[in-house]
Amino acid sequence: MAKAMPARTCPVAAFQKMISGKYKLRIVWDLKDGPRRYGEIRSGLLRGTSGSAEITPRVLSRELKALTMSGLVDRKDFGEVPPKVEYRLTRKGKSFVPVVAAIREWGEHHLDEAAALTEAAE
Amino acid sequence: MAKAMPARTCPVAAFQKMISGKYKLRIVWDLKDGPRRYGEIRSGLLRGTSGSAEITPRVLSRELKALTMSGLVDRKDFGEVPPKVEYRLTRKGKSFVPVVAAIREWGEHHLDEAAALTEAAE
DNA sequence: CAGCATCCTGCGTGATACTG
DNA sequence: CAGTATCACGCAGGATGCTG
Repeated sequence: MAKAMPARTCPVAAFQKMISGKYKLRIVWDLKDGPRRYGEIRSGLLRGTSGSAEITPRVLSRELKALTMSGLVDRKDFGEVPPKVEYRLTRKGKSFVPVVAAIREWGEHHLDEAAALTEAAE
Repeated sequence: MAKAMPARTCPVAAFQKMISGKYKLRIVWDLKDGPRRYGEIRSGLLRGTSGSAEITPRVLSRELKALTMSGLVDRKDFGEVPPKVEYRLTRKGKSFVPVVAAIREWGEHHLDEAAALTEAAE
């Protein structure tokens, strides 16, 4: 029996915390197709961006670590030199993919920034 | 110059931008049940929080304004004194509710204890 | 009641340089 | 290749006080 109401942190807040960061969602999305190496993730992220900002290793590293600690992705370090590290979605991470898919789908339909404003006049 | 827009900011990025802020998602969620007044939203938000932090009007006001500009909510100002303002979801906002629902559902299944871990991992 | 104006702070994020 | 270390900055967001 729960305490009437788990007023702690609504799932939404927890979700926001978990995906806080500019790249986390996109990393998860990239990883849905299979394991990827550090550099591949980085390149993939760059491709999607408006071309301006380079993703600094510090940031990417951080996001990856956070995702790992959240239990969404798993880090697999292949022994030694030259360094090779793969990141892949855990079960939890995979279960999260549909949610991201929903977000993406909604975004593609209602969220074109410019087109969005048009419909905003509703 | 039409650049073919290769990736017009991934929907995910746009989504993140749109719901950036601690309360936006929860506001949308609250509003799903119908129009609400400023104070009601505020109270509702307080109930869900860990009890400590009061939501400052500055912040709430800002989130509301942002949501309005995003076209998710509509602001209805009833004439004069005493001030009465209602916020309600637009069509776009309503179409967004299922996404939030998906987030919540996923969160309730995979994220409740994870939230604790996130805190603990600190 | 529903805000706005001002000040202040922590943190997320970018830039740059270095290492195993 | 896959990171870590250091510096710096903008901005979300809390505290307080005031207004129409």
